[in-house]
Amino acid sequence: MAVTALKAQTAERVRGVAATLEEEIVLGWLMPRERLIEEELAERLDVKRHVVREALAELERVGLVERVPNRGAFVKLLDPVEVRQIYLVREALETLAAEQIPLSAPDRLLSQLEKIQGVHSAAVASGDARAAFRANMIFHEALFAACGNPHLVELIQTMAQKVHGARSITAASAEHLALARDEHLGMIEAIKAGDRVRLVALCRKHLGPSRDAYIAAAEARVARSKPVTR
Amino acid sequence: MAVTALKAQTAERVRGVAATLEEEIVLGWLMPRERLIEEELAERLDVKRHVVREALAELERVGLVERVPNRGAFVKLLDPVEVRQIYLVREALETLAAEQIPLSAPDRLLSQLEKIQGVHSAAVASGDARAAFRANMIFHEALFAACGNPHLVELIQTMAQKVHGARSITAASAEHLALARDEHLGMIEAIKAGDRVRLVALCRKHLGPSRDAYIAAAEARVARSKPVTR
DNA sequence: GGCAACAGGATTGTCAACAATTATGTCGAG
DNA sequence: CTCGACATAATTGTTGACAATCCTGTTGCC
Repeated sequence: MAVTALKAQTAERVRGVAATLEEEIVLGWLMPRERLIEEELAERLDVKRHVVREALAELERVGLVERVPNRGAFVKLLDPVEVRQIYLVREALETLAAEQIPLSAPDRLLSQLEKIQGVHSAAVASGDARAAFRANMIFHEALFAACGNPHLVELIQTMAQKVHGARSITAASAEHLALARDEHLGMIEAIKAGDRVRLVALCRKHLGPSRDAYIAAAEARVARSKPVTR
Repeated sequence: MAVTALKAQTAERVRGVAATLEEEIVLGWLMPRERLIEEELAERLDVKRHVVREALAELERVGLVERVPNRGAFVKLLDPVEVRQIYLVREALETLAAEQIPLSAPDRLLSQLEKIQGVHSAAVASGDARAAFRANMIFHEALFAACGNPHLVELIQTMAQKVHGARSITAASAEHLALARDEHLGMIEAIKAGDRVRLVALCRKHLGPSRDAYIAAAEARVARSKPVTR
């Protein structure tokens, strides 16, 4: 994913690397507990080790990777309790935002959302999980940005990132992707209709599947292997 | 846990520097728009430049400083609109947390809060703004941590940090400190009495003064510098 | 007098070598 | 055969030097 500019300063490259790693985690290409070696990533992503280092620090702050001093970084394995807590907060935040999106929304917002959703639907149709993931993120950002409070949007994104590690199940499932697509379309309809109650309800409902799928999978995993890996 | 060890790894030292800078901003020792020079800070805080660099990056992420590539870092000047938005989110988050604090609270929590508040009250009495600030932060962390959702607590702290730059007015005012102290005591009482409504109301009210003081000051400043927009 | 080009200094950004730490493999003693 | 000490390799952490960039004051030209 070559970046556009010939000269990008470190900060931007760090974000790029972090975003790439994030994607690879969401798509299940990097698995939980997998070790992330700085030099290896530096070579693979064609970037200096220092940049990878900072990117890993950022992902640690977000909660996608774990880092222990002198030992390195790993993809974090989320436990169900944590996931539940995070989704609880997400629900509160997204509800708050959805309640502040101005209905009778500007046409600009609607056409923007429809355009983004077009990309998303196409990705879902062609089974391109990566493209679907990207379009999905853009859709939600655009949707919540309409609430007019950038700090709230930032928080929503932060919390969404936190559970990206728990999404490899749904992010690659055609079934789940199709459901997400339909719900997006429903949100657009709700905005069009000026139906706030329905919009908020949809946002809430939208969070459910990926949370439940992960929790179910995690609990099944725990049941399967008795001893706590340490 | 070793005492402030002779060997602390960079990550911890970064946090330390960031915390120090944060304090100096809150206390008004570093003023908005003031330039923060890496080498200078490195020498003053007895730390390598690289550490200062990372600390500044962290404070930028939080929103306390602004950084432009190749030009350096400045203490960010918050505009009133932003401050209002942030406080709106803070109110929502802290309300959510306060609603989840278990009433009939464990004695452990109460005695902990009372102990912390003892330190805070003492600091207020002796006019030690720095100590008061520290105790204040600890008080709120302990209070909200009781909600049982660490991710929510993290968000609350993040949002609190964002407006630290807007708090130099109240952080050094005896009047405001005394008010904060009384409100803290009120919260403890409310928990003791199992009065959730009162607790939530107090948390809400507690946010008001520093927000209003800053907005008033900022708007006065704007009015002064921009003659007559009638 | 004003303005543009230009040096000089100050500050930030990049890098690669070096040091410190931890994991891994080997060997000998019991 | 198992255990533990030791040597070795792999990886992360730290540092200082160097390069790139930007601000400032100055000079020379119109």
